[in-house]
Amino acid sequence: MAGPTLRDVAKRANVSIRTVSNVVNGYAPVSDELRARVQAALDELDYRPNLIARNLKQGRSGMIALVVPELDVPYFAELAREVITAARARGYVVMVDQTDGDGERERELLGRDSRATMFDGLLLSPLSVSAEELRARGNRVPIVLLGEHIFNGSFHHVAIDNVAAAREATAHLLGLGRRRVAAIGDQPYATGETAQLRTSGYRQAHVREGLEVDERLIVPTPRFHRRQGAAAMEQLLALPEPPDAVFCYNDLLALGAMRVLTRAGLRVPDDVAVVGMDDIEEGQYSTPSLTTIAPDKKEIARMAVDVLMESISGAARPPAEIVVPHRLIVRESTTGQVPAIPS
Amino acid sequence: MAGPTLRDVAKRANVSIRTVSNVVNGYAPVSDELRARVQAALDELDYRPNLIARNLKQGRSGMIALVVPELDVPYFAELAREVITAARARGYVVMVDQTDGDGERERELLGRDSRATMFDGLLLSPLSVSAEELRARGNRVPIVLLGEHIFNGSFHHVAIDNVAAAREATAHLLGLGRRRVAAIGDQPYATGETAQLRTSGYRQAHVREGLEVDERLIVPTPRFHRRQGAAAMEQLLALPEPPDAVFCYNDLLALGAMRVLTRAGLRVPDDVAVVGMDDIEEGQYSTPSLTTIAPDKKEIARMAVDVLMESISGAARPPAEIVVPHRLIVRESTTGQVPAIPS
DNA sequence: TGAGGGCTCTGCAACGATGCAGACATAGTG
DNA sequence: CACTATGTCTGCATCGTTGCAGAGCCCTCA
Repeated sequence: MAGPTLRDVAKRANVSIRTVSNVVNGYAPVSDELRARVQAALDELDYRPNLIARNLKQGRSGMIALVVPELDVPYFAELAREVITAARARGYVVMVDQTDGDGERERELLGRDSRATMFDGLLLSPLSVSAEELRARGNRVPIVLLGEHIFNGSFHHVAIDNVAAAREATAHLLGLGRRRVAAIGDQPYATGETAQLRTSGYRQAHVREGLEVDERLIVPTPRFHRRQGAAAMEQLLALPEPPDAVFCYNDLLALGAMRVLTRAGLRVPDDVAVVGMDDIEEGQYSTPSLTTIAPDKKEIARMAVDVLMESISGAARPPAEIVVPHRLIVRESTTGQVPAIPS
Repeated sequence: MAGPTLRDVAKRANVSIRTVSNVVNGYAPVSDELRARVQAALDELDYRPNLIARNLKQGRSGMIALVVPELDVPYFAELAREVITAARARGYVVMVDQTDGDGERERELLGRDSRATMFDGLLLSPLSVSAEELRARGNRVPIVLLGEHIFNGSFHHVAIDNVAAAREATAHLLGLGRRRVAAIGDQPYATGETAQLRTSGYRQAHVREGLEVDERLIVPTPRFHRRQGAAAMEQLLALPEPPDAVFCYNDLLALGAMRVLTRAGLRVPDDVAVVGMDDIEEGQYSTPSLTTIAPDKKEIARMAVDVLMESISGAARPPAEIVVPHRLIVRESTTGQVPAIPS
């Protein structure tokens, strides 16, 4: 079962363990003849270094962990992809874990027996763990937070400007002349910080146009899946005065909402215009294609990994609030314009 | 930087290292008084066990690796989710890596310096590495293959019956009276084994109905993304006699194809019926919703993890070819019937 | 010829944890 | 009271690797 160790190779080649190690790592000078002999032994035994031992000795594992609520939510899958790519470019591999948005699961990570110590750093996209909790557990592993807005600056944090993004999305709808613009996805409670920022942007857009917000048009949802978007849209359609546009706090909500609209025989965008957030690939191919706010995911991943690497190598710079660019991508669901099919 | 070790705690509590270890692990009997003293020291220093050291000593890491082509392909994301869940139930965490379908990247995994040795086992969904190559590298880490059909039985392998699945999908279309059923996704070359199985099922369905296959209706695609589905559909529409139905080798191809159909002013399913494979969540919410072959992903993940665990614990049973159930889920894209929106 | 300097190569200790065997003290037994 | 059984606790060795210091050896040059 267990493979050959440096000791086995050393014995076979009749050299010291240390020399084998040197050959494997290309370290100190080794004569050509000896190198060849050792190499032969390595090949014959098909030696593979035991990385766990190496890690122990070196005090690092070359692994970081990425913790997201749900991996099968496209936004997180796409983000995970970018994180894995960015980490690989820096010689790291990524352990991916999901919490199912379960606070307990998130807290486990911080507990005494968590596997967190196996990793050199943590990228965390928390749903219900608060910054205070995170800080309370004096964690030894460097952490960078993703997405969730954290008010006290205890940790590095990478995200887009949620308020501005939501404002722009809403302004886009108002700019098209829509006057009953709904919002799907508010979360008016402690762990809904991101959602609240978006609601705040939604309100700002109205204020800037001198318009009142009809509170009935703001529909909270406990989660951000298609299902909740569909349910919220049904609720909105049941209003005496239904909306003529909807700003959804992510693309999945928007897709669920569009499904209900289409099913109800309403036309998008003619009867109701729809905007989402995240720019998941699905939105490019939906019918109609989805107008959305596109965060720069590559950049989020790159920055997060960079900052984490810095923390890992001991740079003690103060926690940074890193804002990554975003942009509005206009597609059929608001203007009906047909973009070229990517090919 | 480095946290306190057992030694530090031992010194503080004035006991042996071994005793601290016993307390941490709840091992051998320790008197209440001493336990309390050690516990106090543990708490004061906020001790966290060094899992890398523990792993080295115990010869296992408690980690398995899942290697997929692309994590942002919904099928793989959903599969990854199930694998992570199944592994967690058995006390394992999962390192996720993606190869981008790049053969080199896949082969790296098997090379001398790969990090594979850090894991107790490997779940591999190979695109271009062949079974022979895999076997050639005498790998020391247990491997279970996912999805890709491997002809020689050198490894455990978990998948659905691709031929039967494709046959059923095609038969469904033929059963609706369609007579020009196209197939999108063939890969008539060495690494396209799975695709070829599906093509084979597609042909079988025709043979059983005593129908000829029009070879022009079989459109190969290098990959299985929306983009290729769209391109293939455009090609099919340009035929003198376009198809009245399409069987796509996965849901993404189908969604890309539907997008083109809708854009061309054709109605799905009235003018062209569409079937996919994988049952990704997106297909439930697309317009129209997508008829598809649903593999039992939970079961795939569960079986794969189970078999891997067995191999890890040393059971030397011969490589198994494990077939997981699938079923046809009929939605709007073939019959126009409107299923209830899940709510 | 002998000191000094490179070049190779080696052995020991250590990373932080656990397995094992045994030390010591106390309790139980005839 | 001697002897064994039991219950606690400890120290040493070890997992497989790498850092460090130094041992030989050969060559060069004064």
